[in-house]
Amino acid sequence: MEIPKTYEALKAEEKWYAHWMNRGYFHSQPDEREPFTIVIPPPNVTGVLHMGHMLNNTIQDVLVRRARMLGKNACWVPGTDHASIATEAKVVQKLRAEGIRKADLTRDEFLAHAFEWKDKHGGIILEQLKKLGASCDWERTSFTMDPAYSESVINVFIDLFNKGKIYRGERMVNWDPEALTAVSDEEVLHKEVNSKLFYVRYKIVGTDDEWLTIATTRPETILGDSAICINPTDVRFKQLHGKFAIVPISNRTIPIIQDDYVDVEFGTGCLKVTPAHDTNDYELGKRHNLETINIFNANGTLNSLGLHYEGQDRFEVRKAIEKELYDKGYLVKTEDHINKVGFSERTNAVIEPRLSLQWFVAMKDLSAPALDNVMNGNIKFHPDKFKNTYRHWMENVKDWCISRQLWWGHRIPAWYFGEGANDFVVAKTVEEAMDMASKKAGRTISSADLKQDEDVLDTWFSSWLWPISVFNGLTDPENKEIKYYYPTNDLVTAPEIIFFWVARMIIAGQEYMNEIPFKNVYFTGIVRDKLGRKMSKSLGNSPDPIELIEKFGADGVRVGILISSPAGNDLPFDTSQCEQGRNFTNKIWNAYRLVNAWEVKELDQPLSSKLAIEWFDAKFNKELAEINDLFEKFRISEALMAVYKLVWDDFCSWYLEMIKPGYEQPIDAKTMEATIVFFEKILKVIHPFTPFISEELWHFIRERKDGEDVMMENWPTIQAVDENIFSGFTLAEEIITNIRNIRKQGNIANKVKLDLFVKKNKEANLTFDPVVVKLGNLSSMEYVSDKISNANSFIVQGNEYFIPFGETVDIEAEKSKLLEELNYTKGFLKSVQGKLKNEKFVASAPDQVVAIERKKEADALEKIALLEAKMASFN
RNA sequence: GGGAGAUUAGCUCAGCUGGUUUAGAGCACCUGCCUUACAAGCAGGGGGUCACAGGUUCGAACCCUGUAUCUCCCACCA
Repeated sequence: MEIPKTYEALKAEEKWYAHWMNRGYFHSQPDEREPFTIVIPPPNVTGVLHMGHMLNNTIQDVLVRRARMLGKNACWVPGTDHASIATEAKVVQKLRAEGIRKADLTRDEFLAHAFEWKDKHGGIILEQLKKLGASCDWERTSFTMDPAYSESVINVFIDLFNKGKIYRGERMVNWDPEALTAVSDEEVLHKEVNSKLFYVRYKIVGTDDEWLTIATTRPETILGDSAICINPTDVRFKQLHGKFAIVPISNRTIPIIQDDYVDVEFGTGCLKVTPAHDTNDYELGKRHNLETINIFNANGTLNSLGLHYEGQDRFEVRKAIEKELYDKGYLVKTEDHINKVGFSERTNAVIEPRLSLQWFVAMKDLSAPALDNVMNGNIKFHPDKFKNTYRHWMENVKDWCISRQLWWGHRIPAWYFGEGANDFVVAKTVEEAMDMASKKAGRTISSADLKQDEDVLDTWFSSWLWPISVFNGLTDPENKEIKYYYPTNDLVTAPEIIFFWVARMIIAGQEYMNEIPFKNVYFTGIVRDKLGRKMSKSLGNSPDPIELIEKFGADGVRVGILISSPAGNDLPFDTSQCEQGRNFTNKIWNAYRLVNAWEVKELDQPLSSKLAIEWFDAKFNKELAEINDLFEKFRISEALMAVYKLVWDDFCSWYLEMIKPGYEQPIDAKTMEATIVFFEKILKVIHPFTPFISEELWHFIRERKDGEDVMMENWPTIQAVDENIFSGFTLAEEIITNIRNIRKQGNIANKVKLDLFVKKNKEANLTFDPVVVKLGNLSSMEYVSDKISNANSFIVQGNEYFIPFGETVDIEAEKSKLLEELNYTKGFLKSVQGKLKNEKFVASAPDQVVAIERKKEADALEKIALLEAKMASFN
């Protein structure tokens, strides 16, 4: 068959993806086979594919495709996450560009816009995954705000509330003044910032001119001060015990309290306490019954308690108040100071600790079994160093703030019927809420009297149910899908979300399924650029994956991104890796072109071909065992490298060269058939990594019936191997390399046939001599009893090899080469003998080890003798 | 501040229970080849004081101690 000179990746990709889809290969339903399940880490519904997704999803696809070939019922569930903050931010931005302000819209109007946006942009990323070759069961595509999914989320909220594990409380939360919502601890990024430490003096009440000086990084919060705190053991301030101070500018009188929280060493040893605006101060305030003075509005501007600064932004006020303090003589000095400031992961706004009423999940009891299941190995982490990180977090887990002041998401099913702290019920519907509220209040509460909580739930409060809810495990717990597919097998995700998501899925699994959600967690690294920077949109250093696919082919990109990315390690990515991947597909393509061009005839099989077949058969099985082992250990990139070398080095460079007929010569049928069979096995083992080209060639290499696709073939099984073959082959390989070297040094063209003479001094596995003759391009290979003079020579395994080529032998070059080898061998001998002379070594080392050393010694001595004899022959 | 991990060739990484020649791979590099499968290629080659300093051991890249550097995680130090 005529085939194109180069592999046309894009055409093949389109063709085969459509074919696989049409045949329904990606779809799974429960049957008698063993299930293999992966749930995709759902990307943001409005997200666009980036390199991190490429890495993550390529790995999942490799695992799924291999599992499918191993005969398992493979099911990869795709889907998207509503990603409340990120998506809402995008919608707000988009509306703003159209001149619409969120504040001018009703909740329903806004949600209509949001859903419109979602319908338009949602799922782009899933379409992009198809280009990568992802074999997801698209019929199962889920979304965390699908009706049934939402129902699960609400049910879980109600259930946990009824179990007393969800409570409402006033807490200091991380407030994002830009998004106007609370964010979780995990969504706050702490960065070191150069700031100033302001030393401000407060007058002590009842004195004319006595002052105390505090140090603060946030002078604007002075307006919210409720106390000054000193360490009770601090002798410097004994005289202040029980006294009061006057807050600059606002001129309020505040107490001087004592608490050993205060670090005597830091600043001045006097701490100003602002319970409304600092987590620690809040705790201090509670301990000492201090007034909480909130001077900020939700958007980070000052309120009326900010006096003449009302309406101004907190950072502007910081500058202004510095000046005012200075002008009025309160500012003693300022110092440069580096401190950590929290930034919102989503909006990059500086997080403001803010006191507010929020909903929380009590985590302590919930997390205990989830910790156990990782520590005892029921769930395995790859690499397992992440167990430490996990344990540390789980042992120090804090309550989870799950309310978000947003509209896009699952609305909290709490209904208020009065102003009191307890005047609310948690219910699935208004009707239920009316009943419950009426009972609770002891009077009839109508729907008009009820006000549903305005907030939505944290995105992770829905995604922690992902492995359960994609199979409707909560809304329909007895259904056969959840029973069949759950627990899932492998989860592939980034270490950044080990707490956000992985830990919480394990918790939810324990609580609702009483079982772990997955057995293995593979942590990928972060994709970085050549300079080691994280790839990001804002830096513009991330290549567009789709463009890469168009340039190098999906298979090329898959190989490129996997080729050097061990689990848990960051991946410094460069497009040259995709080039390497593309070259790999090209190599396989050309191997096929070679085989395809051969004309088959009924001929005798050359002995060299027979040997080649025996060798490759053994080699394939040996490497397959290795590849399987690497897969079991989740060493995916090493498995790929093993496949890569098997194809390139063993199959192409050695095997095909060994059996290749002469130019325009036919090949014998026996060898051809064996080669096709090998090629098929090769296509199977590369398929998880390079699905498209393997399918394309699978159909080229043999006539196929309907449904005979490599994707659905069985993974090769390992056959027993005769280890003896390898020693024969290794000898041949060494001889051939030496011959090639001599050709190179003597500038002898490959097509010039050479004569090889062998002086056999030792027994050796000579089986592969016919291969030596062929690949060495020898006219003869003859065993002789005497040395051949005036010849190029080399020594392999104690035997001497000669290639007469009188005129071009460069005696001096030959001598220096010999000398070099002699010196090396002598050095080697010395180190071996050093060991053997050591009586303690001989006495303590295992016999086997000593025997090996003795053998090394003997071999080295023998080689030295040969080399010296050769040297002598030159003189 | 606490914790975890890392440091092996120019780059990315293997190196398992300490012993299999004097440490391996891929890429990059150098040299020679456009040899009718493939220059997206072939053949050959160079390159490492295993971060440093001690220690344990007959024997250390591997175990122990310390030092340095890096990465990540956690933590409210004003």
